[in-house]
Amino acid sequence: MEQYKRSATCGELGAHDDGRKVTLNGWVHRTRDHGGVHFFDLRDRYGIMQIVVDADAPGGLADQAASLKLEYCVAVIGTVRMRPEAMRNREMQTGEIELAAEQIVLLAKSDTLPFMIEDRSDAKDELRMKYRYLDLRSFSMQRKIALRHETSFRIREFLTRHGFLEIETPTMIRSTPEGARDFLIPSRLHRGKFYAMPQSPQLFKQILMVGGFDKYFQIAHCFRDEDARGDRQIEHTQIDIEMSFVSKEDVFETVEAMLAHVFSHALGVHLQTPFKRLTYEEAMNTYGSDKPELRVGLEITDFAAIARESSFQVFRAAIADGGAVKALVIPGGAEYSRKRITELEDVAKTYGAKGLAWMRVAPGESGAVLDGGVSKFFSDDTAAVVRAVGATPGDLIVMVADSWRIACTALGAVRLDVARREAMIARGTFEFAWVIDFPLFEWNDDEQKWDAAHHMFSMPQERFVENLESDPGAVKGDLYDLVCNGFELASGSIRIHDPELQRRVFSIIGFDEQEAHRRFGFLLEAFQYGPPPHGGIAPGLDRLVMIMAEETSIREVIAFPKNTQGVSLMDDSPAEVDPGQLAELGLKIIDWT
RNA sequence: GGGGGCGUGGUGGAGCUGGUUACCACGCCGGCCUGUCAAGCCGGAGGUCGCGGGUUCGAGCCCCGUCGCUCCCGCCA
Repeated sequence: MEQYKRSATCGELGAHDDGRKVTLNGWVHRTRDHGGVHFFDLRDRYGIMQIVVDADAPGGLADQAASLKLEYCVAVIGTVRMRPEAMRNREMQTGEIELAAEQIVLLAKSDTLPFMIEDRSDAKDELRMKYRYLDLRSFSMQRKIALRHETSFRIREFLTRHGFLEIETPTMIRSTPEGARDFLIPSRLHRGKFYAMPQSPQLFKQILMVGGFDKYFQIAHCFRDEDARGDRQIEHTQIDIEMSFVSKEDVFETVEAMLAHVFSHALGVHLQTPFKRLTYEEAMNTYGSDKPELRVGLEITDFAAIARESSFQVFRAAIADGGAVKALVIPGGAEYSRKRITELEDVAKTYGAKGLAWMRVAPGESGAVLDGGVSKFFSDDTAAVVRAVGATPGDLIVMVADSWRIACTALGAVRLDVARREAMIARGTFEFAWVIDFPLFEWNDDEQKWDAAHHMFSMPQERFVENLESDPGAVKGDLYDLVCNGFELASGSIRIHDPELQRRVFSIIGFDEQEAHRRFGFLLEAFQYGPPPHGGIAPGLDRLVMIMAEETSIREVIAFPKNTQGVSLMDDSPAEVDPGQLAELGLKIIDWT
């Protein structure tokens, strides 16, 4: 290899290199054989260079060029020269020049490809995953993986400059009761005992605060044994951050400045800070989601006042049951077919809505008139209805009457479906917002008890502390999410550092002290030794890069992702192991079917 | 756990109301070609239509089951 080592890359040469003798290394990207003269494009990470083998090239070079096939790995030695004036390619970075080959060295052959690299039609994901190394050769993947690197580099740069220390925490820990199912690792030396993979470095970063590292971060792998989605893998990467002696404002400022730094350097995009803030209630009421897509202007409105006075029993009953009636105006929706409305109703139903009431707003002699659907129940109050929801003639009003949560989320889903179908979502923009004031507890109907809505170490807001036990459902926590373009990008909280308060929270969620000490006594014990007030946050790196790359699946920004079944198609994991390995661990596979 | 979509030569797609030899593009193989750059032209190979049943004179198409991928609900603090 020594004598064929590259002296330049395929993307860097230009007119100023005219006459320069260079060696290039790369892959045969495309070939164009004209019988006499022969062209091929050589590709590496940095670009594409046209190689030309002239008809009068010496010693079998033409034959050699003709034998090159796609994705052969080669070294080419030759002289850079200007292309004839009319033959320059303006679309191409290196389109003014070409390399006149003098020697071609075959470094490695390639089998016929299972799919074309850089084809107009993409191969199916399944195939791309199986041959990930080929998929990764595409400029599109190279760009995204490079963007991911740039992002984590700028994060490290920013946090380091601001006094944060990157500290690693173990990836084999004890199983602790967090939200998700743990991945377990059997211990050979301690048969019958297990390590767990961390769902996040949560407990360790809090202990680092007790350890006096007041500004910590880590780009950490997290593992959760739950069903995957496009924006969710069983294994993902978090930008884990924790700080001592701070309020949530300090966390917000840090993350805003960090993201502004990242976007500026990685994308050349200026982010407007501070980010917008929404309470959880506002987000749900207005957008029907706790991770609102703010690039869409449509807003949900409250229809309770009108529903209560109407003659429509379905609405009156929902209100009487303590539920809600919400409405969404779809501009121009009066033209929707019944089929389309049924589709929207199906969307609402997936979120538990029993139906989707609708009526059209049509132009009338004296202002708007209501038409179709449930309009007959509201025809006396047309003006009030139209004013309440802000509709104009040509619009469609859709409504859901149900529990507050279902009414909001069902219409939130309809809102997104309409926005996507009508192409109302602007590309290339990033709408960030903090969602704050989440409830600390959530009623678990199955078990008839209170659960921690976020996690059990999150601080209740001070004004609720006094009445924590008497009305848990009303307690708001010092919890916050960062959302962007409809994705939850980060989640965090100010933590409880007062053992007494922690005991009260445990008791509300029915976690007795003995159990608490058994599961994570080490944290509670640490809190006996002067724990600093602290809080933090954990942006998801995969989702961040996905949003930056304008992708909709994090698989696109992970070099070696798993599919929705948690299978890595390239190395075919998970896989069976040797009986000997099982025996050493004292494990036996039983028939569980 | 539940629901929707998809599965057709190596790849991406088409295939009408069930009808005779399953179509197109790219790739692959052979030939021609001295300026292309998604090169072009001529020729060729390549398919148990995911799998298993069923309905039918006849199934890529309809029905049932099953497997895989994917999107969504649940789940994921």
